[in-house]
Amino acid sequence: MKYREYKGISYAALADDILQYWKDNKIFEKSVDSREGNPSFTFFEGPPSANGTPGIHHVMARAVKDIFCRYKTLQGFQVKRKGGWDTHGLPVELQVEKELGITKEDIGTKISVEEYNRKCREAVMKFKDQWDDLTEKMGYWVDLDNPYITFERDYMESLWYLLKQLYDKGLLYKGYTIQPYSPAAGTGLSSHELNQPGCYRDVKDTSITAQFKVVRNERSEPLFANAQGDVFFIAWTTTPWTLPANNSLAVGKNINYVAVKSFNQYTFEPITVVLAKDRVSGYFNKKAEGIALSDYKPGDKLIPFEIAGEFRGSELVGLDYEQLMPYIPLEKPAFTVLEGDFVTTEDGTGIVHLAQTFGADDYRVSVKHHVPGVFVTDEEGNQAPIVNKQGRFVQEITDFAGMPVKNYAGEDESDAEYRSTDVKIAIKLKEENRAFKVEKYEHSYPHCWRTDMPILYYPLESWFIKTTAMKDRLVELNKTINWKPKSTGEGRFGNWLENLVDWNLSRSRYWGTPLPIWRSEDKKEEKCIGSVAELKAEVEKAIAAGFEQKPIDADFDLHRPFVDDVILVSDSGQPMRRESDLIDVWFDSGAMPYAQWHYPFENQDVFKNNFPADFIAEGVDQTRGWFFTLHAIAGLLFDNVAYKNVIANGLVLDKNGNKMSKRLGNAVDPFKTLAEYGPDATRWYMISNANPWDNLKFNIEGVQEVQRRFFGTLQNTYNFFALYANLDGFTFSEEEIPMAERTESDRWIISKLNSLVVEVERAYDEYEPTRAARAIMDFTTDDLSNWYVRLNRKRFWRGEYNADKQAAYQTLYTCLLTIAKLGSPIAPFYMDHLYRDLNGVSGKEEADSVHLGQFPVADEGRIDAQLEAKMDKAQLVSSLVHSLRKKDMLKVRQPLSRILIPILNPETREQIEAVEDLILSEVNIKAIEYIDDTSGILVKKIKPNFPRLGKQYGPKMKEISKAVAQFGQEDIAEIERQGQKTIELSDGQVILTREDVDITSEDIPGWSVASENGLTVALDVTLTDELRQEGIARDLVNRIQNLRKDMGLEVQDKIKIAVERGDELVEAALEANHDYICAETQALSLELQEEVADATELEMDELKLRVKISV
RNA sequence: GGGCUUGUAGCUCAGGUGGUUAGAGCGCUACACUGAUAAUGUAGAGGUCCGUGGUUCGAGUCCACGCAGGCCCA
Repeated sequence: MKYREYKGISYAALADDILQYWKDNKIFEKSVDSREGNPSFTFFEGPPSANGTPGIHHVMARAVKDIFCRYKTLQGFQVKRKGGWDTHGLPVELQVEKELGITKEDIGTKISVEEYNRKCREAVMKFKDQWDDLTEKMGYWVDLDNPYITFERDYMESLWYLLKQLYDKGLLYKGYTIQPYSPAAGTGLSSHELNQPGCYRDVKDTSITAQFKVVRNERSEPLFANAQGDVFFIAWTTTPWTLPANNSLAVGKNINYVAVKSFNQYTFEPITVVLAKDRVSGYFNKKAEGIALSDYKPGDKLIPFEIAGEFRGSELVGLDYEQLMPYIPLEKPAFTVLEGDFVTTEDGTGIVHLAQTFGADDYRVSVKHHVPGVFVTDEEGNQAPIVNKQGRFVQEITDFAGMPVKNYAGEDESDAEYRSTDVKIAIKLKEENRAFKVEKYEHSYPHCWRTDMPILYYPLESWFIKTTAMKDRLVELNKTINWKPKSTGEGRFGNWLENLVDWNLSRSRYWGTPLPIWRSEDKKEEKCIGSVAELKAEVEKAIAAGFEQKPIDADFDLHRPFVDDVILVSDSGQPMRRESDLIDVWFDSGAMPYAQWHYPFENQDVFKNNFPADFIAEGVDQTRGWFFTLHAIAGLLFDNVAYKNVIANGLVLDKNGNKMSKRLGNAVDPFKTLAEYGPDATRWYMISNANPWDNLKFNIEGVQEVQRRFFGTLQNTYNFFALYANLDGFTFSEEEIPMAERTESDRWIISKLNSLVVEVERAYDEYEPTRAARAIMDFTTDDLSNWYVRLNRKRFWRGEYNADKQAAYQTLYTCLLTIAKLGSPIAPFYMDHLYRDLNGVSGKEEADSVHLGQFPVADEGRIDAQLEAKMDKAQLVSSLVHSLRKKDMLKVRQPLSRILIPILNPETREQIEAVEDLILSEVNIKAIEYIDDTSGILVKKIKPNFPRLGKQYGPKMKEISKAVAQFGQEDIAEIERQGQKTIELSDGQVILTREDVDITSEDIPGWSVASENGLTVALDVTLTDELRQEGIARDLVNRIQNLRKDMGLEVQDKIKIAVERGDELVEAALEANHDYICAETQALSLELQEEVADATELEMDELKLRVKISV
């Protein structure tokens, strides 16, 4: 049996073949099944949504997932990977609406909810085929035959179960949150909707800086010292309509404030106002500086002002003020000054007006300080804000009752009589001496994408999961998770947990999992349904009570509108209707550990064995998405983490670092890339180029480079092996040659190989695939190909098939096979191909695929650090000699007599001596001479040992370093001889020992030398006749080899050589090196003739030679 | 505005715990090699280590403040 030999190789075609092989032989299935009974390694697939097409970044994300699943499989774990599809949510709805040319308003009129949801269900799998195709082609092994699908009834039933668990624990509640709300459309808006183009618009609004009158008491007394008139806090708002809802003010505790005596520009009354010191220039005209307060006359344009006092924000906290627009009285601690971390002095006054009901920050701070908000009681007896859902003031706001806070009534704004409600409020405040400044202000404000009307931030009822109740536990659990990179876990995710707010579950939509909560009309009774069976039972009760006609079907769909039609009966006999909300789709995906197995209704054992996950990986944008929802549900309901290790990978950008987008046309087509370069080079490039968590600038040239440099080199090395192994019939059938009987370079590459196994295993274990890939790559190109193979080429093609040759074959075979195993998680196709090409002949392993075998185990006994150090020296010396040859224009083919190496310690000499032969043949030199001190010709260099001396002498280093730099050869000799030397510093003596300095030899007078890393080499460039002849012989061999090749001769063909007499030197060279030439060129004879017919004229530097070779 | 993150050669990236000549690959230039050959080797040029301060005898590395890019969130 022969190793396959390749002329050209198409990596993409190769991958196709391997893919077919995997399919035909069910290799993936076997890789899982064959580990039955072994410990499991659990991986959770974060479900993609198949309503869009996959991009190149998915190749990246999935390569990361695949690598560790394959790696753990090789280590003997059973790694089940259930695929999944995320199917619910707004993007699907929007896509359907776009296709049908409808809007949300048309649902229920132009199209029924049932029909709409059917369209969504169809749309969601629109590109499933493309996804499956990509999965397959890129070699991502995941079970696509039995995926979990979030819209399936079993999946949704598990969600209901989990929701009920939360409900029963008191962790599911209905409350308020401040959300973008469109009164014109009568609906809340998601941030996604708000971010649609055109939603934020520059508008001119009436802004008011209002005066909040300070209550004079003991605490506020300092503000009144030196004041005139009433004292006010002034605060700025661009939404004056929120002022009747003001319930507190906020200041920054480290901001400096001043009290300023001045006059109100509308009423001309003397006043004292408090604002941030940095903002004074924004509110008072500099030109008025120096005008005395007493000179002010009502109506003056320039209003004088005078600083009356300065205060820290912290001194203002806790002071009381009078309600600005007292329509609704409030209990204390309303109308006091609070501290707010969001307060700045960028604009406004450095004092912020808060209205709990109309701002998210406002709400948060108010709740935190237990400040009551401004509410009224509506007809149903519930608390309601002072603006109703139509965007109009309620009756209680008497002066403005019924007025729309923005122009929702569609009044003609160009009418001279038109006054916006904001303006009306401003007028009222002006009249009351409560408006310090009113002006138009242009700013960017969000608008409803459907009605084009400005939105309000408005309190809306929502269902929440009380994640804050378990915050500390969630933080604690997070600390046990191994995050890659660490900073995402500690920073982005950790901070997010520290500042956790309750999880708003409600979505007012159609295509998603309905909230399984039914409520009576008076909202006093409710039931949370946790399973289909429970629903069935409740429906039976409802039938008995006469609210329902018939029991629900066995295949009852849990989606809208079907669940909406179900009326249940409360314990007291009231009808109950379902709360109309759907739940956040993030709950769908965060619940996948349970719902994918239809837990707890089925598969309880499977679940127990596969929770929590050992490993997950998704984009860093999932930090507050999937990573969080997994963590929250697991923490709240199972008091556990959902995953132990997580990689948060970065973005894939285009080669210029810009985000890829289909619109800009810089998106890379994954299918095209895979088809052109194959999956292996693509994956290897992505993994080796940057850590997964760093952004990747995807450059197709990088893929080409990986293909050429890594896969090309590896394949070349294999080809080389295959060529000669086939000639010699090496199939690794004989016993392994003991290491002791192998050559130094064999043992060296085996040592390096085992070091590599250790390094790669550690890298994979630490979820550092980039380190693994780079290590494999470096070993393959530098150590194996560029050093081991290059140095040992002759062993493969010269001489008979003996033990030494076997050793070489075995060594190279082992390296190649091990690379195949180590690299298989990253380049699954190519490495399997390589593995099967090798193992297919040797049959040494039983596995039919590299993915069914075992990960290599390092034999630490074969790691020889000494030997590796020696070889480092050989490479160093060779490189230095090459450098010298280059400098003197002496080509490697010209042998030289000797190199000199100054030796300052015996260890270096031993190391070099051990690899002397390698060096000599590599650089074509006859001998190495070691020069030690006794020669007396070395010029030495001395340098302080900084780390050592620095610790001891610290500040004296500068002086010491100066002193040492001035050492002459004598001084160096002294310290070497006596082991120490005393130097004089300005403030005393310092004794330097031999260890305190580094002594190197960097020069041999009269020689051309090269130095690196403390090693110096000098080259003897004297050319004797003998050397010159040998050089000629080598040149001739080279030319004859070329002729052989040109003639198309096979490696083993024998030839005869005839050379025409001419040059004496050449003749002498041929005679002296006759045997050498014949051996190298497989020549049976080498003859000098007076005249050679049909000869080829060879040019060798300045020589010309007529030669003929014949078979 | 906040949190996190990145910034080192033309490009892509390495640079434990601070230590005096800052590295690799690609690209470029030159040379060499020629039975691994549509390969390979060697050398050279190329650096304001984002900036400014600070700590230190000594900073690419530590600290502070900025600048620029990115992500997430307001």
